[in-house]
Amino acid sequence: MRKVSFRLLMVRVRYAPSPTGSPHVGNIRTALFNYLMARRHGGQFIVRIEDTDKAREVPGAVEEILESLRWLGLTWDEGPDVGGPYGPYFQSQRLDLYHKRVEELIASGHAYRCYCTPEELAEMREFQRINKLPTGYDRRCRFRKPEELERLAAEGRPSVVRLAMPLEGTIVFEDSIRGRVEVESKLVDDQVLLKADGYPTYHLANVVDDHEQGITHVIRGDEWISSTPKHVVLYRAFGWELPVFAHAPIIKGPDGAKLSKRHGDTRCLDYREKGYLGAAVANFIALIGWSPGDDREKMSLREMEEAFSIERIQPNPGVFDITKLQWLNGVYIRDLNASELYDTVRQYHETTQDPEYRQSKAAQTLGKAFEEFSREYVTSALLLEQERVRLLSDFAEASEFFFDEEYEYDPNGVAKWFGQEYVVRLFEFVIENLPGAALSVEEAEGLVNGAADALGLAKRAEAIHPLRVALTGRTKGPGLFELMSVLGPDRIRRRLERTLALIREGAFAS
RNA sequence: GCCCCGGUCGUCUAGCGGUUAGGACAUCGCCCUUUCACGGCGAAGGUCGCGGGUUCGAAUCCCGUCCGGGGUACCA
Repeated sequence: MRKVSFRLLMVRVRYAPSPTGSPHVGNIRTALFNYLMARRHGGQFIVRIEDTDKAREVPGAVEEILESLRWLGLTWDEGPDVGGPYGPYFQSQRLDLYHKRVEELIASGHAYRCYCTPEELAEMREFQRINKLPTGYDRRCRFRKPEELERLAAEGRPSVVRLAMPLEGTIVFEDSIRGRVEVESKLVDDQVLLKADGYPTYHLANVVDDHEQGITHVIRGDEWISSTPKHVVLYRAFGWELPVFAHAPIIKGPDGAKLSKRHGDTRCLDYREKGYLGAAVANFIALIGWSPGDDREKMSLREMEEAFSIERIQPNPGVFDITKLQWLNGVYIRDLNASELYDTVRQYHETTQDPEYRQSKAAQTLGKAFEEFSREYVTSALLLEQERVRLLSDFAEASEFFFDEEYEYDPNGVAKWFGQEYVVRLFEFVIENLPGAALSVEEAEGLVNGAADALGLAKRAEAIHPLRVALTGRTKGPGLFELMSVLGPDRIRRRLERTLALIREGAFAS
């Protein structure tokens, strides 16, 4: 089949988070989708901070948001830090604009002032609930007599501005993921557009800004789908053209409920702390709810940019399967070359805040290794563990024996091999036949084969296993010859002598 | 309660009227091998939520139903 390629004339999309905390993976995935959309069509990706709720604002959240994007490898063309021609990119700095637009709406009869107090509204809802009526604002201020409104205003009562929803008819809009969505207009609330504190609500601000900033495609979370009719009414009231709407599904936890703190780590940056690579996480979350249409699973950001289309986003929610992320992360780790591997692991080690990692003895050993051992030696050690690790945080434990001469011996390995009558002679043979300066993998193999022959062992495995336990304390890990080559003659000698001494002391007797 | 959106192996997905329902993770087995992993091969796992239609033929279209999720704020 021929690859069909098309580009839209102009695409401007935005990620519009509210600074109420550090973004979690479901939220950040919408950012990813928007980014991919922009890059696919050579358009612009805009970051806009929706800080219209002063009460919920969390200090530092904006930086967390930008840092999450950076970590995943996303870049943006306009935003709070880089500016741009459609700024400011904080809604709290655009208040005049919303006020102006609201006046237009009131003048044209598409909005009205409402003087109901929060207490009145609560009472109204309570009444509706008790009488099993549909909940929602009963529009009482919409139909008050002018003189009554004047009186309320004269009293100095605080007011909000509400959207005057059409009382009849159906609102229809096209969602590029779900198709046609229809809602009866009278079932939609007269939503507050401007709060009593002078801040707009999301509904007003997002419509005004999306229009003012030339947004062509609104890709956002599923939770917005039921308020989209309000937005459609607003666009019409202003006489503006609708953007393309696309509502992406949520991400669920293993129990089927929306992913949340109960499911453990959901904060995007937590995955960095745990030892995941940004590229792997970006790849993985994109694949929950989107697929390129072929069998590809591992995809770089660049590849996803080329393959992306809104239509291929699934309408149904997906479960965040950490096991599959771990596998993918392992794939990415194996892709690192020697120098990237060293830099990545070191960078992780020096910056992660994960308490479990930082407090582990293995991590402390690795920290010392970075200071005390050569880059070459550490790199060689990491290289030997690269294919059996899934997280960056696994390297410390996996490579610990390379850097610690006081390693402990696995009791199972000891029980199985150190009781063999030939092990002492085996270790002695290896010590005696060690070359002086360096030991290549081939030489290590020759040495071990020679030992097996000299001792008349039936299988060289009988030499390999005890040597691994003696040299690393472990029964599993990298190939013995590779590991011997990295360790080098001096360390091998020292470790075998230490083991021999312990055997002679009877330290392993049970 | 009312409104909206969903429903393909345990999980992520392909599929758009005719396929033995394909791939991936996880699971199990075999191979490779000095172990573990990596890699390779293979197996098991799906009555396409359920019930009705439409059609020669339905995972694919229509209706109903059940289940799940979201909304129903002067939060986003």
